[in-house]
Amino acid sequence: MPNIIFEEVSPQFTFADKEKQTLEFWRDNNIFQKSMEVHKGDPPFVFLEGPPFANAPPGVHHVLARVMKDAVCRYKTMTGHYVHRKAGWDTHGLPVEYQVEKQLNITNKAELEAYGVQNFIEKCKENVFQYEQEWRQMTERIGFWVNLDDAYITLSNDYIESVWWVLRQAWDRKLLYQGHKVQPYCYRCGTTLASHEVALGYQEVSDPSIFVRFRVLSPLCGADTLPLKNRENTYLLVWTTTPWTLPSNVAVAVGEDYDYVCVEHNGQHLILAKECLPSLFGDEPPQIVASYKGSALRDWEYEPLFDIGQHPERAHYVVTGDFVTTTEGSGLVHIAPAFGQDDYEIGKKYNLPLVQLVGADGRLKEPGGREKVKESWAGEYVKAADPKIIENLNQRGLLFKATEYTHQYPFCWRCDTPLLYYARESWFIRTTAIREQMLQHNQQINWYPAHIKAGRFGNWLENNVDWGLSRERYWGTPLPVWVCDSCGHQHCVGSVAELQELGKVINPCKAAANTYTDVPTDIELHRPYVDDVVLACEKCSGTMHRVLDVIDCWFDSGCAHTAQWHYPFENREMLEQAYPADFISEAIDQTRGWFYSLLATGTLLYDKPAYKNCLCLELIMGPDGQKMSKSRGNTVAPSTILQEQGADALRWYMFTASPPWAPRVFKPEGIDEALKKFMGTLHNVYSFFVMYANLEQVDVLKDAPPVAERAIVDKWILSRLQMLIDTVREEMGNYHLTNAPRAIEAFVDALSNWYVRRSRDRFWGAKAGPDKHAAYATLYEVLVTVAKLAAPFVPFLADELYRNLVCSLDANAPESVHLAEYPVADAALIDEQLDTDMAFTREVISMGHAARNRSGIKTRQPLAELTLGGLSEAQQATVTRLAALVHDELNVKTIVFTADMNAFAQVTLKPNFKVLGPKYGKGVQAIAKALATADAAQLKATLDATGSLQVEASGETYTLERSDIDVQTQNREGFFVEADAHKFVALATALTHELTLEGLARELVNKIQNMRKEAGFHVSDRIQLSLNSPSSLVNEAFEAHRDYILRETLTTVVVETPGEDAFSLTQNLNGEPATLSVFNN
RNA sequence: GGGCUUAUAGCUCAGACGGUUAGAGCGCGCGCCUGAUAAGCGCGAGGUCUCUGGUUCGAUUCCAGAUAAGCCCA
Repeated sequence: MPNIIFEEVSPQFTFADKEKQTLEFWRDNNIFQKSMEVHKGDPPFVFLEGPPFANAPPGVHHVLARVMKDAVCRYKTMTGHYVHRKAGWDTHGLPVEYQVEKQLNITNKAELEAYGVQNFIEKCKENVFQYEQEWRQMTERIGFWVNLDDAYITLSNDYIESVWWVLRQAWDRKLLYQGHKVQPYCYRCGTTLASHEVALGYQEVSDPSIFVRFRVLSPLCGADTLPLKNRENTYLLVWTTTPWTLPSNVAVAVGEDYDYVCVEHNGQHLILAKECLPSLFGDEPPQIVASYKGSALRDWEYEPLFDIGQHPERAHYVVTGDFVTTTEGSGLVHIAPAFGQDDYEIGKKYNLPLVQLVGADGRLKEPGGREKVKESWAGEYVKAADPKIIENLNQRGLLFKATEYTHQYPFCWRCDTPLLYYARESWFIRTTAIREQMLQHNQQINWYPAHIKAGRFGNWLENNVDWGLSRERYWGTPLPVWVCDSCGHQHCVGSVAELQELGKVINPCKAAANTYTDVPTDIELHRPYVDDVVLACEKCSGTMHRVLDVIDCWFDSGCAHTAQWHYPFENREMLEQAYPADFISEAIDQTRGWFYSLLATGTLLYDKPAYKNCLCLELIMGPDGQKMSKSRGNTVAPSTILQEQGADALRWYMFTASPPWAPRVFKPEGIDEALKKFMGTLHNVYSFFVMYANLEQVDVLKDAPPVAERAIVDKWILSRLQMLIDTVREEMGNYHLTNAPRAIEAFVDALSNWYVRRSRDRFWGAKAGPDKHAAYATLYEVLVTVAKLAAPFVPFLADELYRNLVCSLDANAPESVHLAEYPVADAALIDEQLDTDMAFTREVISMGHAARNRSGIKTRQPLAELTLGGLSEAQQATVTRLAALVHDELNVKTIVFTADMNAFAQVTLKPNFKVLGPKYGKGVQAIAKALATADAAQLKATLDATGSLQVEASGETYTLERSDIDVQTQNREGFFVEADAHKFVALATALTHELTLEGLARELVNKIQNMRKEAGFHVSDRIQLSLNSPSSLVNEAFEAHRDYILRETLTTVVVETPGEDAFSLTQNLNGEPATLSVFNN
């Protein structure tokens, strides 16, 4: 028995099983940790993990993000960087609260408070990690190397403390302030809703749609634009669908560039947008008495509809806003800043008073607390007030028209109450103050794909508004602002130490009210614990209580660059090294989420971009092309795939199917394809190598001849390998994680289907010698290099190859491919001419296959001659140089070149448009016509003879050179010919007696080989053979090619009569009968 | 309503500084090759390169508009 050089590769395996063994190997030998340690002194590459939520099971889109991150980190590691990989968990926020509420059957804040905030918070903590195990398993199983045991967790005290510190920086720079924000609000639940909740509750409803007359007081415009005779009788015609906001009206908005008209109607002058005339007056438009641009109406004052109380700001005049439309209503929009985002913005812009005559309970209030004008709707819920307000307007003659309006309106998804867009007191970060810096920093970020920079993200930054930070909720980082009960003084606490220094804890026991204890060092910074801390006011003798809000959880994760290190309380040096991050990658929806929050906090703190490279991933659609969702039932569970096809196949599919920034349809069949096409092929080449290397006992390290002395196919594949290395490095440098593995896949295909296929007999059966050694050395080098190249993408398979191929021979080699160095191309081995030549020759061979196929003569049958036409001299030289490949592959004895195109193919002449276009412009089309109608064969003869052509076209004579003409060929029927645009191959199909015999010999070999296989012989088993045929041809062929047949089939003895245990079959050999028997020696 | 992106074969995707025969894989049909293959090769069927206009000798490619889809925002 020969020594086993490499571990035998069993043909019975599944990739998924092998991966589990590799996982064990990694775990047992701490390969992940080592992959960081070996690069400890190398330049760092900073990866920042976007923290996922572990309160839902991971889906395929999470796998996508994780494998992308992993490939980049592995690549950077192998190219000599220290890549620290800290995991993270996002834990705060409304999604958690809602899950817990659902679980506890809590439907509003009052019930929650009754249940107890403390109990509730404890439930939230449990909820957050309910799927952590699944996440951990998925993460490990897909081979995402990230340190889960040292993860940053946004709910930890350390993390919160860092976030507090960040907020304090904003506070000190006066960037944290209190204002109003219009939010969807449920007055029954007493809470605002997040946008995704709002999206849950849209219903189609019918609301009042009313047009109200606002009496114009004193137009402030010049006399020349004023054909109005009777101003007292002039009204703005204003539209609204929320009558209950009319008591809070403070302005009317028009579109600056719209055309407005004043019409006479029933003795009154009404001002409205010209475009709205038809919808309001139908076929009988009233007479137009004046026209204005919207801008001309600005500042016109009108009589308030209702008393709004005392406000210092100017109110009740016309403003302009770009949100006004004329597709509905009148082109004049009622403005109540407390009840709409547009209204609020315009209120700020024009410094309008914030009149909010609706309470947080959803009931209408009297203005200014004055009781003297008791309106009929006071105390009514908003919708109930509508008819009363309409009736009031009607009685006062101010109602122009009242109809119904059907539209989508959001309702509370929990209690079905219509939501109000309602201005609530809220805390903000003044991001508008750092907008310019953020825009500048964005310029420094490399976005993949690039259009995000100026597109989605840039636009978002351009339109930046202050960050609404506070949430009137429970489960989140508490806003660390304390306010004095008596003087209103505010203070922002920036650390636990400061809290201890300034604060005291109220004794929770009622009996001991007004007694205090010190703030403990380990105080839990969540609500309600932190709510019990009070501070002594430094301005007066009052007591300061914390504002009860928590903050937007996006701010939490947005501080990850800093808070993951518990900076500045610890790890000061880490931050210096790790900011900005080199690389982040998340889904595109994070443009407004994490991508933004990181940039905003990073700009605020350090005035530097928070990350240098950002890979934006797109959504994954279900197999039906629809967005994956549980309700549609088109989700795909990663665990099943990992179980069956394995992680590498899933990863490869993720990388190669389409660029990750294009939305993709997830097709499980695609994973099978990755498995078969790439992994299967690579694995087969690998097992082929191992099998014969063990059989033939070649020492690939010692016996390797220099490349210059190796066969041409060796040089070719090694040249391609170097080009592949360059390509992969370049693509990876550009974060193109699709093109890099696609290039590897193309290479492996060429390796298997050309290099190995054409070299097979060099590996097996050939005599030991330089050529055989060259073949083994070449394939070995290629396989090891490919394993390294592919390691970031298919870390399991790559490691298996590497460990068996490299570690079996070299005890000093790194123990895993992931500890090895990424290949560097050897430019000296690149031979571009050879590459082009090989490509051309393969093209010729491919056409030869087509011609053979057309002839119906099987490839095993040798043919005498292959004729090639249309080749340039250089191309002929190429084919001659690589003729051995053509002979072997097409099984032909000789190759001839012919200049006579006509005999085999149909020739047409076309202008070379690319050359002639710029020369003759319009004339090109005429030349084309002339060439098409002329006798192509004759023209070509002239061209060949004289080197040029005269063509008459539309009255002009054009002289065309050889290079101006494109000679094209087409198949001519009736020959065994294959033609493409410029060349053809033709087969001579006549068989001589010798060829027939040789064909039979090869047929015999083929049949015997198949029988060996069927009989279950090992590849290296020697056999005895018997042949029994009545055909003299078969017998003659056997005798003529006896050596060849015996050698190919490892036959040592030919016997007359087979033994009893022989495996016998009667075969048809090209129509000749023969009985073959094979049996053991 | 706004912004961004996309539109190429039945499906998944390439591609072309603008050049007259637009490719691959999968799937389908037929054939071939094979003692490495969970393979491979060849042939065939399958395309108004979403539509309309513009620029141009020439547009699937560039420009404008439209339509559809996706995401984000309102």
